[in-house]
Amino acid sequence: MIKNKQAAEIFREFLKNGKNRITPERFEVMDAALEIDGHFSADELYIIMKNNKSRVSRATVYKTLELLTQCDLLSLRNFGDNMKRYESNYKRQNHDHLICLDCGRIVEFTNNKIKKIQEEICDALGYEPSTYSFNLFVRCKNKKECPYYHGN
Amino acid sequence: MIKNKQAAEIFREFLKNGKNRITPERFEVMDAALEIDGHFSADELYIIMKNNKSRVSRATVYKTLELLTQCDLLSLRNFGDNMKRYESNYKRQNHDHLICLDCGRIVEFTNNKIKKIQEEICDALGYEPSTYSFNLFVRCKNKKECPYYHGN
DNA sequence: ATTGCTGCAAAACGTTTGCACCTAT
DNA sequence: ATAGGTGCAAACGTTTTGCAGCAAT
Repeated sequence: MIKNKQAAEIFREFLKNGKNRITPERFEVMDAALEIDGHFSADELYIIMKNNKSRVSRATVYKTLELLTQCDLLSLRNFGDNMKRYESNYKRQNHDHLICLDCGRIVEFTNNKIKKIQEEICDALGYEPSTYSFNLFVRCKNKKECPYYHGN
Repeated sequence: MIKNKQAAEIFREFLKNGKNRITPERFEVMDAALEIDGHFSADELYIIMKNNKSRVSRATVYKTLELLTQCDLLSLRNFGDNMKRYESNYKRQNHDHLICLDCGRIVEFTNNKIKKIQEEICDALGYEPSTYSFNLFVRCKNKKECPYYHGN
């Protein structure tokens, strides 16, 4: 039934420790979320599940995504539109995002210097590091050749 | 009438070049926005202006903030809630933000390595740099001593 | 038996839009 | 004269909430 048993173990442990209940709906959302390759919004996931004949409600999807973020199975992203996006952390390398303002493409990249800077600054200011977000907003170098370019 | 004449000159030039009209409402929004010390949302600015007996409408405030961002008098920020925040660029040093998840404080910092990383990555991936956002989410080191700590 | 969770619909929230009137050009 | 801006209220899209019934503990 549950596709991702290893993640389920993490989630189950987290739920127990916070006296949250272990429900089938929550694991259904977890499996569906971890199956997606890339970023997705809560509503997108809800629609995908709906199309796959799931009967889990929108409210449950939203609430479960927050739980999955709390236990670090998902990351919360924000690309400047007013929309929360999630992304699986599970078995994936950390990465940041480049968002093209011309064509809308989102490209992932990794850079190991950023984590170091994070630690430096937290140290200097006296805080405990938690997460960070680093988004580069860019423009196409050659708009005429970009297949995604949409003006503006 | 207009408090910030230097900024007004920049704004006026920008408006002309884009065949946008020079209206008193736009300069009223500009002045109010540049007067704020720190981050603000469009609605916050609207309320502030309302309280100061301004008759500029919410729609105009929203639209003008976008124009002010386009001509770089303001920066658009995103702190992970679904809310656009603006911040004056005018006569201010570039900086990034640290957001404490425990107590909610937002601390500004500057780090000159980040701009270099931005350029490196854009170069490597073949894009033109535009802007970036770098937010550190952190936790209080000593929650018991933090005057802003609010649990969770 | 008792909490907490679910689904539903309604409300909330920040933001955008349509429209009739107005104003800068 | 006319293209573009304004204010208002209504619509929008995403997210949250209230509540009655249900299910995990």
